[in-house]
This record gives sequence, C-alpha cells and structure tokens, in this order.
Amino acid sequence: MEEYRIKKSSVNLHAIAESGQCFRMHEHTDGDKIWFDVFSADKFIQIFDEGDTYLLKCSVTDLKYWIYYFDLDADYDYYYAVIDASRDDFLKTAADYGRGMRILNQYYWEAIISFIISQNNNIPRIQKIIEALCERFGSEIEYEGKIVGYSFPSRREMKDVSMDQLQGLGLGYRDKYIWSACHAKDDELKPDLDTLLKLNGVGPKVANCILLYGFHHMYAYPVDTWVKRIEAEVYHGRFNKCAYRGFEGFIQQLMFYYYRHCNDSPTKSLSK
DNA sequence: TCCCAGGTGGGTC
DNA sequence: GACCCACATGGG
Repeated sequence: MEEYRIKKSSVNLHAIAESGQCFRMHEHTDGDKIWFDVFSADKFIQIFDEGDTYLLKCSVTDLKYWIYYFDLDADYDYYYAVIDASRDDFLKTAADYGRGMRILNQYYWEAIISFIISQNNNIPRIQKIIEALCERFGSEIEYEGKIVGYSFPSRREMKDVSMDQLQGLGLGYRDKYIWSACHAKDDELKPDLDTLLKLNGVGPKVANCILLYGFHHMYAYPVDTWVKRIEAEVYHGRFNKCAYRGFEGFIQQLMFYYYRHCNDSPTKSLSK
C-alpha cells in the first residue's frame, strides 16, 4: 500500500466529486471523518481528508495513475490568473467557490459510455446505471483483502455485448447507443469532434464531454441545460468564451459546479 | 398524477 | 438552417 499527501490548497476533491465530470467518486463521512472512494477504469483509491491535506492510499503500482488522473502535475495558476484579471464577477465568484477544481484524466472509454448514458438523465441515476454496468461487465476489485467494487469494463470486455445483455441496467432507450459504441471501430472513436458526432446517440454536448473528460481537450465546451441557463440568465446571451481560449472547458466546469449547487432545489439530492 | 433529468434522432417547414 | 416531439426510466 502506498501513501501520498497533497495540499488541499491546490486540489478540491469535494468540488471535483460534485462537478459532474465523473460518476464513480463518492464522498463519505463517519462522525468527523471524511474520505473519498474513487473508482476509475480497473483501479480504486481511498483519499482521507486530514485538515489541510489529503492522504491518498492506493496500491503501490497505481500511484502514478492517480497522480495523472487528478491532473496533479498540471499548473492551473494561469487559468485563475486570467479569471481574476477579468471583469466578470460571476466567473470570479464561481472560481472562488470551486477553487482547486481540476479536469480529470479519465479512461476515454469510460467517458464515452458514461456520457452517452448521461443524456436526458439525472446524475444519481447515471451513477446507478454505471454501477450496474460495472457489476455486469466489469471484474471485481480487491483492496486490502476485500472486494470493494467492480472495474469499469474495458472496451475489449464490451466489444461483443448484445442488446440482451444490456437489458435490466436501466439504460432505457440509450441501450442501442451503447451497443453501437461497443461495436465501433478504432477510427470511429478518434478524439475529434466530427468523428465523435457520427456515433449514434452522440450529439454536440456528449461529444464535447468525451473530448474534455475522456481526452483532456481543455478547449472542449459542453453546453448542457445548466450552461444554457447560465448563458441566458446570467449573461443574457452575451457570454464570450473566446476570452478563455484553450481552457474553455475548465471555465465551463467552474460555472456548472457553482450555478448548479447554488440553484438546485435542496429537496433534490445532488448525489446518491 | 405530472414534471424533470449534464440530449439526441428524426421528422417537418 | 430553425423549430417540434418522442424517446426509457425513476425520483420527487
């Protein structure tokens, strides 16, 4: 088992977990203890909140994977500097609220499947469907001698899935889209907007999510119901993302996280 | 019961 | 291009 500490001043796991970019990162509390269970691809990590630091605990061979996953070697100071220097009070507030946000480096296949599932769906149900999918097609993950969950099935593990096997996961009408993605050839899954848009069930929003979260293209800018609301209600149709060229996706992430958390009804649970 | 959810495909005009 | 609407499923 490997242990590794990071400063909370540079990373905000709560914001990341609640920002809708991944669906297998769960925050837990037990008394005054706070920790995160995170699954990605076939890996698992526990991260403990210890005041001003996070303590990462994972298997020795996985530490590099997780440092890359959380984008810990990247420098986000420039992005915040541009925001702080702007005259955009809404974005500055969003940036303060979500300071320590990062764009994760996720397994591209997990992003493709997850964001096809996400269309016209809510986050708790997306999480539930993905868990069911992992349990059906993935394999058990062992951690400290216990089975803690299931891997996200690899593209190889899903290449022969049938429509019958997709029944009972709660996919609804999206089952045929998942089937198509599973049977796609390599050159149909290239990290390119026009290529991804040719996939059945992938439109502009999902394609941009795949580019941003699955391929780390920071310029990708997913426009969902929340971003539409922000552009209409806050900016009255005059938001100019060109001011943030090259990291539009990060800007979108801060705005989404802040606005959704400040405007969603408290009776609706935001996770689980 | 109706309404909504990190939208998209397939029709119209 | 710009609008419509149906689409499965489950929670409030």
